[in-house]
Order: sequence, then C-alpha cells, then structure tokens
Amino acid sequence: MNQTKTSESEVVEALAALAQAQRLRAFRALVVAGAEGLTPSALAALLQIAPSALSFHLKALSHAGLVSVEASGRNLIYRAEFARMNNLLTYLTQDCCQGQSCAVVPEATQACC
Amino acid sequence: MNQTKTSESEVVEALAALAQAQRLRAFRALVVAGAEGLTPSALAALLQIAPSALSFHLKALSHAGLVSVEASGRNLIYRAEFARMNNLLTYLTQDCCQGQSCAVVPEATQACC
DNA sequence: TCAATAATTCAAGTATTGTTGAAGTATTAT
DNA sequence: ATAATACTTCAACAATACTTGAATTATTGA
Repeated sequence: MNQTKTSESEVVEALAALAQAQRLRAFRALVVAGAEGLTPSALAALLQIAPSALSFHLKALSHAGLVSVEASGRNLIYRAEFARMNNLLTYLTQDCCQGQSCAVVPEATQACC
Repeated sequence: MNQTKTSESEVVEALAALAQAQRLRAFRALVVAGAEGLTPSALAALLQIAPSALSFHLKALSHAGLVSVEASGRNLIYRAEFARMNNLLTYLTQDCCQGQSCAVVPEATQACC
C-alpha cells in the first residue's frame, strides 16, 4: 500500500522535520486531528507560537512530505500524511536482528486505529 | 512493557539523533546486527567514516538512549536499544484521528521479527 | 472599494550541529 | 617496559537551523 520506496535522504529529512519540539507538537496535533486537519491559526493558538514561526515549521513538515495542505477560502488546511509516517516507522525497523527472532516486544507499534 | 513513559524532549532528542545520514546508517546497522552488536571499528569499516566522527555520532545515539555500550577488553560493543526505538515509534502515532477509525494502513509498522 | 483577517515570505542575527586532525586514555601483546 | 591497537576527547572552523519583526499576497465582509 506504500506507493514508493522511501529513500534514506527522505527518511533523514522526515526525521529532521520531526526533531524539533514545535514541529513535533504541530505534527502530533495533526495526527490527532486526523482527516479533518487544522488551519495554521488553529495550530498557532494551540501551540502558542508566532505565525511566521509556525509557517516556517509547517513548510519543513510539508517539504518532508509529512503533511499536506489544501486551500479553503482564506484558510489553509494542513493534514498529517499518514502513509509517509508509516513509511518512516517501517524504515527504522526493517531487516532487524539479522532476520532472526529477537528479544524485542513488537506489539507496541501500530500506526493508528 | 515500556518501562517509562517517553517524554517529548526525549522523543525530540531521539529523532534528532536519527536525523543525520551517518547516524541513521550506524543505527540501522546496529538494528540489523541485533543482539550481537558491533564494535566502532566494525562500524567505521562498514560506513567508511572517520573514527572520531563515528565516536561523535555514537555518543549522540547513546545519549539519546537509542544504543547501549558494553566494554569488552579494548573493544566496545554497541547495540541498538529496541525498547527505546519502539517507544519512539509509538509516540508518533498515539491518539491518532481523534480515536476514530481512520484512512490509514496500520499493518506497515511492526517493530521487528 | 476599504478594512480586516489568514497566512506567507524575507532579512538579520544567534545558536546549534557536523567535520577534521591532533592529542589523550586504556588495553593487549611482545 | 614498549609498542600497537581501539576508542574517545578536544579545539577550530564551516554549514545549517531557528527566531523575530516587518513587509507581502490573497480572501472575505462592510
């Protein structure tokens, strides 16, 4: 169901996009919001962050493919890109433990629902 | 099975640790290596990276709790901390889509095995 | 049309991160 | 003891990332 294989540089970019507290909060808020998404003003209010800073951070998330944008009148609606997030999670765990059974608890990671 | 709740700042630190190509490669190599782990020299050979740079990067991964170190004679053995990795993956997806069913493929993310 | 709202872009300054080579510590082998 | 090996630490420099406030674009409502 994952459309394209995610490259290392894409993974690095996505991780970098999430490796900042305000962007992580913004992304998490969009993950929680789900299909409805959120406008920048709603996010700015939620995160207590300056509009220009938020715009900068949303651009980073967007460029990393972790969020999508849709115009709606004078608002924008940002949404989490769950497929991309799943690609990212998958990448980190692929081919683990030389393919042998390993000492780890796998039940923890379910993408959502 | 996750011993402690992972805080936002810990998540940010872990994501930042992985958001760099050489560290991501090092971590992935340790994930693949599994319980055996790898020495810095083995990793340096594998990744074609200067020892001091590798040391710097392993320290970052270690400080983020993503890898552990064990001394063995004049070697060190680094291993991926799978529990921490799973905490990280879980954090990103928690409480998604306002708890409703959502449009996402959850089967993609299995921690390992 | 004019004012207000929603959001972005730009430029400047500061802070953080990554790279390199040289020096330092600890362990093993001769 | 001495030398070699395995890593780490340090300092200096270059590159990137983050924040702030002012200016800009586009849309809506009076």
